[in-house]
Amino acid sequence: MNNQHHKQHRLGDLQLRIMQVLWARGASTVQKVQAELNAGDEFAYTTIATMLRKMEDRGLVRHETAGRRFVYQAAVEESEVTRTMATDMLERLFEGSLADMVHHLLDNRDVSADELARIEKMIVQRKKKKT
Amino acid sequence: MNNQHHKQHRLGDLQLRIMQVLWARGASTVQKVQAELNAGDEFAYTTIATMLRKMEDRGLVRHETAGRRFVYQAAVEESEVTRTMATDMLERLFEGSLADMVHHLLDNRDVSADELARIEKMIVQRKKKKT
DNA sequence: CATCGAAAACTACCTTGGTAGTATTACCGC
DNA sequence: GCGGTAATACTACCAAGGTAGTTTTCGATG
Repeated sequence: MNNQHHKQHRLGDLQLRIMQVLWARGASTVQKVQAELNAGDEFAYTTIATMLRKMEDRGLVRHETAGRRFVYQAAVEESEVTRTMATDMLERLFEGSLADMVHHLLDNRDVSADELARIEKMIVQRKKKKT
Repeated sequence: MNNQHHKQHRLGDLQLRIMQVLWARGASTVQKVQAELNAGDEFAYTTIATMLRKMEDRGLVRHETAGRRFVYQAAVEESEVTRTMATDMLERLFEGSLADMVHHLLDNRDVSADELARIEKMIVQRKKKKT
């Protein structure tokens, strides 16, 4: 099974939130993950446990045992998932053009002056590096 | 029922592609939609018809009859769907920060010099309008 | 008017994400 | 060693997206 199922990561809400907990906190028990998710009373313990099992089937997480408990950790990198999800959306909605997306979002959302400045700086630096 | 089901538009692949056909070509029969989708032999006629019916239930499209045929048209605007989908992803992945998203994508994708320039221009103009 | 072809209606099935209850099991403390 | 508790395992459902076959219907055309 070396096949790296690059199926494409298109995670649902709960799956993504669980991944974000694992990325932020590192290896965690089901307990920990549940507690971390917004106040911790949002989902039944077994819901988290079930999702983690399903996610392990998909290769998103893996676990080891520590005594009785399963300690889960992310099996895919955050940047990787973020990239594929963002790229996916970019392709689906804007034919892959970052400029088109930025254009659309500038027109349709509030973007603070601070954010504008940050983006501009990034672009400038990027252009320099490019040449 | 004036309630405009702002349920959030999170469309699947096929649904989005169908919408894109309707946005681009305007009102269309099932035939037309099917023909338009990549060469037209990708999906069975009934697949398109079924999806359109389901999408009508969700309020994404509506139809009128022309003789025997149903003529479908988009019931939601492209910019609206695009905005909600893009915003949704922005929230889910980048806590709503456009700057973070741009940063991530600049680091992880190829962006042409041309695109960089376009984005920069947009930002500059935006800043002016803002003041 | 009979028929045939195309269109819609109906039905069915699969997958995935999400949600959680119930049943087992195994460790920990006494 | 035994019991209780907490963890996993098992099972079950629902909804939505997707995919398409089968059946019915209706209108055009000879």
